[in-house]
Formats: sequence, C-alpha cells, structure tokens
Amino acid sequence: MKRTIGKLAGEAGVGIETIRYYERQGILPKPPRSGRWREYDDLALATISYVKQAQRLGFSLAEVKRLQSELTDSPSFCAAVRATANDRLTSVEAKIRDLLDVRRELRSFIGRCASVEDKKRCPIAHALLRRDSQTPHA
Amino acid sequence: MKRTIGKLAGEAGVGIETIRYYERQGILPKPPRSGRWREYDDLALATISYVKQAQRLGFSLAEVKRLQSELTDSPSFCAAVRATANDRLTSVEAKIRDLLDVRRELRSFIGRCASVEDKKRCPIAHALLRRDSQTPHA
DNA sequence: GTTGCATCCGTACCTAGGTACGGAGTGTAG
DNA sequence: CTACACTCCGTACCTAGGTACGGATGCAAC
Repeated sequence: MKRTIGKLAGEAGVGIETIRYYERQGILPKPPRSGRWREYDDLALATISYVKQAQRLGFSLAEVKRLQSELTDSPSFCAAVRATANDRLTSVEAKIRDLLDVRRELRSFIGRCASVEDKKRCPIAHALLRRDSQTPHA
Repeated sequence: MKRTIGKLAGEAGVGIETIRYYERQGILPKPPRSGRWREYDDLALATISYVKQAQRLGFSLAEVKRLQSELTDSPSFCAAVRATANDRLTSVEAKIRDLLDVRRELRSFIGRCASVEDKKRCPIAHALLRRDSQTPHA
C-alpha cells in the first residue's frame, strides 16, 4: 500500500515534520516520488514503529542510525545489536540505582523538612535567599 | 571571606561561565564589586552548593528559582518546599517504574536476539534496512 | 615597566529531537 | 471553476544548561 507523508504520519502517530526530519537525518531513506510527492510503503511504516520502540527503550536516533549502517556493512549484525542492547541495559541499571538513591534522599529530606515550620530556622532558606538588597534600584 | 569569580568557581567545582550564567538567570544575586570585579562571600558558595544538590535530586534551575521567590514572598515557604519535593518524589517514582519496564523489555529482547544469528531471519533487520538503492548515485 | 594571568562584557554556539513558518505548487470535491 | 486541503522546500526556532570566543582592561609579580 502506498501513501503520502500525511497519511504515513497519521498511521505512525508522528508529525509530518518528524518524518521529514528522519529523512534529513538518514534514518528513513528518501522515498520514491509520485510526481512531486513522497510515496511511502509499508516498510516505511514498520521502520518508524521500530524507531519509536527503540526510543522508548532509550536508544538515541544516532544509535538507530549506527545499527542501520552495521546492518549493511557488518556480517555480525546480530552481535552488534546485542552489544548495543547490553550497553543500554547497563546504563538503564545504573540510572535505576541513581534514582533509587535520589528517592531515598528525597524521602529523608521531606521527613526532615516536615519537622521545621519556621523558615527562619531552615538552612535551605538561608542558602537560597536572594540578597537583592545588595544591588538596590539597579 | 571574599573571593573573585575564578576562586569561587574553583571552590564550588563549577566553571566561571556557569556562575555568570546563574547570575543572568537570577539564581545568584548580582554580587557587590570591588572596582570592576565581582566579589563573592561564603553565602554565594553555599548557594551554589545547594543548587548543585538540588540538581542532583533532579530539580531544574527554574524550580530552584521559583523556590527563591516563594522564600521572599510566601509565609509558607516550608510547605512550598515540601510540595515541590513531593512532586519530584512522585515523578522519580514514575521514572523508576518506567525504567524497570524498560529493563525487563531489554532483557527479554536480548534473550530473543541471542537465539537468532542470521540477520536474514531477523525482523529488526528488515525494518531497519536502508533501501538506498531507491536513490542511486544521489 | 612589562609580562602574563584573571576578569570584564556581549554574543554565538552546542546537543537532541523535533516544531514552526512562509510562500508556492497541486490534487480533489463540489 | 473554485475552494480547500495537502504537500513542497529551506530555514529559523525551541528547551536546558551551560560553553566558547574575542577584544579590552586591570592587578600583581619579577
């Protein structure tokens, strides 16, 4: 099935400008034209949905593009995909650890904060205070 | 203790340009000058370290700035800080859930991927494939 | 008394992933 | 035939948090 850019955008759930952007970035190939207009097939739709899936998993467009090159150039494409996914898994796990730390600190902070109602006794207040009086009518 | 911008930058572990940027953004007040040069006191150092701590917990500079205004304007500064921290906690928890999902999907993907060595049988390969042949010597 | 580092300021640039704009051409429905 | 929607292209703009540049000036040491 053939469709114009607007149809494809609707089916893929992205904006028209996004598709043209992917084409500029080399993520989507330049499609054939029917006269002036880009003409997309089902493969283009599948490509966009793979890109979106990859983004959801945290891959950048640059990584997607690199995998595309490896697909054509490298005999060990599957190994390259696994390596990329493993790298990503490692950084996701690091990020999870970070966020668990942040959660712990936030909870502790909220607990301490709840016990101080007077901002004059709050150390945060002192450090955040803007001393605009140092620059009067400036 | 008084120091110039370069000294302050060194003590706070940030760049000189970062301090001038914070000043432009209204995060740091305009300091007094000794002649041409900015002159910072210990409070400026404490402010930067609070900002850095806030950033580590995921607050944006805009949120830091908003809290500063509330500090001067609102009698319930402590409540505002707690509300901001609670919002942040909620979004951190959401992000943790997202990342746990992503981790699960990545692991499953890597497992499936490991069982396919031939890229001709890989569905990813088909969707990522660049069909550059459609635009020869362009 | 000059060498050399620090600082001044305004402005432009960077990443990532798009989004918006403007003016022109074109396909299609009524 | 005339609206009107759709598409074309290049280019500028957006967020967030800085970073870099360049020419001028000042301070301090040798």
